[in-house]
Amino acid sequence: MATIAQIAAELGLSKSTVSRALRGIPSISQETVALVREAASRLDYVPSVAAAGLSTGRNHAVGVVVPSLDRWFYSSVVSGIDRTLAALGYDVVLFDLDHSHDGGKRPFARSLLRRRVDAVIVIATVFTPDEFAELALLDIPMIAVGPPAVGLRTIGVDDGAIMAAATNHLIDLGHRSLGLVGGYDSQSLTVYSASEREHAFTRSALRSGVVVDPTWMLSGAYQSGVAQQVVAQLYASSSWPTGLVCASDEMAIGALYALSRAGLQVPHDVSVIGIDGHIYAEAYDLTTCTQDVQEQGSRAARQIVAEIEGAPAPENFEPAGFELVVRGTTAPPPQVR
Amino acid sequence: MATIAQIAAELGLSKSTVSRALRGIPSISQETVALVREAASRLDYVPSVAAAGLSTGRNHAVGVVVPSLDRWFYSSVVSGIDRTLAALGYDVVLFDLDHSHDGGKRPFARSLLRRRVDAVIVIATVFTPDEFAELALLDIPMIAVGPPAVGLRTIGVDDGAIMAAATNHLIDLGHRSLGLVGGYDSQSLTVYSASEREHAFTRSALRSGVVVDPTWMLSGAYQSGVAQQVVAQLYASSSWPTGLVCASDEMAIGALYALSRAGLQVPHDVSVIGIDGHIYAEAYDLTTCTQDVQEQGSRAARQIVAEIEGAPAPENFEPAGFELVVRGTTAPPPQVR
DNA sequence: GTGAAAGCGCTAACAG
DNA sequence: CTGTTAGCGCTTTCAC
Repeated sequence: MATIAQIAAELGLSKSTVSRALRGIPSISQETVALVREAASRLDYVPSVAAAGLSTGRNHAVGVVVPSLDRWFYSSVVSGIDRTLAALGYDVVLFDLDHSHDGGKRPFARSLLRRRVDAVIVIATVFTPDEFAELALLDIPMIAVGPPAVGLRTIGVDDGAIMAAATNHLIDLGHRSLGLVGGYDSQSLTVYSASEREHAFTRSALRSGVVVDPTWMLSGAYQSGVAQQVVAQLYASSSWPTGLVCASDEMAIGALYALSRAGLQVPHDVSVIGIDGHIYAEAYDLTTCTQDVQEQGSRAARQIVAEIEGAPAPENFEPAGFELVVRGTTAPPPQVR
Repeated sequence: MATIAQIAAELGLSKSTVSRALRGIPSISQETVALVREAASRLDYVPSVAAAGLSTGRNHAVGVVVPSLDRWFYSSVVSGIDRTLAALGYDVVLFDLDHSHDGGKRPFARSLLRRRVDAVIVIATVFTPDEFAELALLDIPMIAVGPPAVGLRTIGVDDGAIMAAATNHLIDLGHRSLGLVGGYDSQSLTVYSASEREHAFTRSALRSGVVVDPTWMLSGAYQSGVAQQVVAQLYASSSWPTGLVCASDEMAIGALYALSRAGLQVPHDVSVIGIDGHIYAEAYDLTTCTQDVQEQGSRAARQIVAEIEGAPAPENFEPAGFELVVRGTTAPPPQVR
């Protein structure tokens, strides 16, 4: 595996010329470039980011912090980030907090970032003040994607607005009794988003005079399996709502299954609406409020690269868009028909 | 953000001493170490992997290549890898092939690896000969996790054995008519695994004299939503099997939903078994053959770090274990009861 | 125990 | 258009 120096020696050129030729800097003659390229591939030259980085101070890498990868939302954001970063010539260094959550130090502690990355994109992560201080020390651009992060500029949907849209859809159809499958979970890092969505649900319901029975406010911890269980329990009782608003599509899919097993017809007996626009939503014919999660990751990636390369850093970002997609799981409630 | 040189100057020591102290090399006196540590944190010292790497040739980073992140299996492997690598002081550089699949060059082309990583872990990816040659050029350890990869040593379950175990469970319960929800998909990169599982299904069935109707061999493309649709279609027809073997739990969950909507009772009318041990399997009370996917990633990580640090590279690995977990979705078929 | 010096592979002025 | 000369921040002989 050759170095630039060896190519230079081989060709009787200087290292700088070779370096320039390799990087396609205009001031080099066509022939030289061709010569260098040829020698490079013949000698199996592989550039070293470390060396380049040492001298330029640019690593061409971005750190991506996620609470875990086993949630569709997070991995979709990462996909979007990776796709865009790759196109821009940047690598992604992944920091999965999943394990480090309990006990040990989390991996974005100063010692672990070690200036490997030029910027950091944070997904649904709440920092302790210490962690925040250590990150700030690096003095590199940081952006959050998804739920708003304290102290960071965030790219994401307005959680209140998206939940209101979902809830209002059922209200507009005539539902007067609504249940919520929320994402709140004491373990969860996405607390903010979950409680924001919960509040928006209650607000919308109250505003329309829909009475919300506290026993109809469930928590599915943003997990399909958990949602399935709590919904099964609710619909095994004597009174239940005709409309079920789920704070995520994964939970909505769990709910659909529970209802089906309980012998209830969707949407004849119960309407179900989700939030997020999960890849499976269409196959389950699920009505939902879609947001383009990959695109949000992509947007964060583009923005952060711009900032790495000197663009100004805006104070905050436009909230991401969302759209009500009406499918087959919502309809007017039984009484109204 | 200070450098080692600044700490040295501040303390009137040499760079070497500071470097040694920081790395905890024994030959340094207690007091010096304490002094250096103190100065380092006071001056906000953050080490530079690039500089260290340049001089040692070690990056303390491992590249992880995945076909995509939106599949539970892949992201679980990545989680396992990340967890272990983090504990060993290595970073993971992610290469998500998802986007680069069609058209563009895939990111592990030589130019993109640029010696950033000390080793590569590959998940369910088939290389072209060119790609393989470029990777070989880097001359660093490589291991595959999951489905066997041509030319690479692989850590993973025996796909034939796990499928045989699942199929035989239904046969042992007395089922004489079996259907398969396979993962085969012309787009997919996991072709090998899918067809291996499909063959094992057929073998087990034939061996026990169970007739397999070709119209009962479905493909769910390893996706819950797709599986749900194809199963719904099958059970809307006049004849269907009493046992459904699904090549993944995600597809099994889709199947459960479809059956429920078709008005069929599981396991009274139809038994369903999955494979993999998805996080949701328990909540859905799904019988399955579990494999510890995270542990496989973890094992790959431990192994590759050992190899980076000079351990010998075994020719091949013991297949990973799996276990039949009987839950509520399987029972003897109607006729037998 | 600690220091001096050389070098890892590349880029970046500054010349010419 | 190309070469010279310094580094980038760290580790590593080899001395003392």
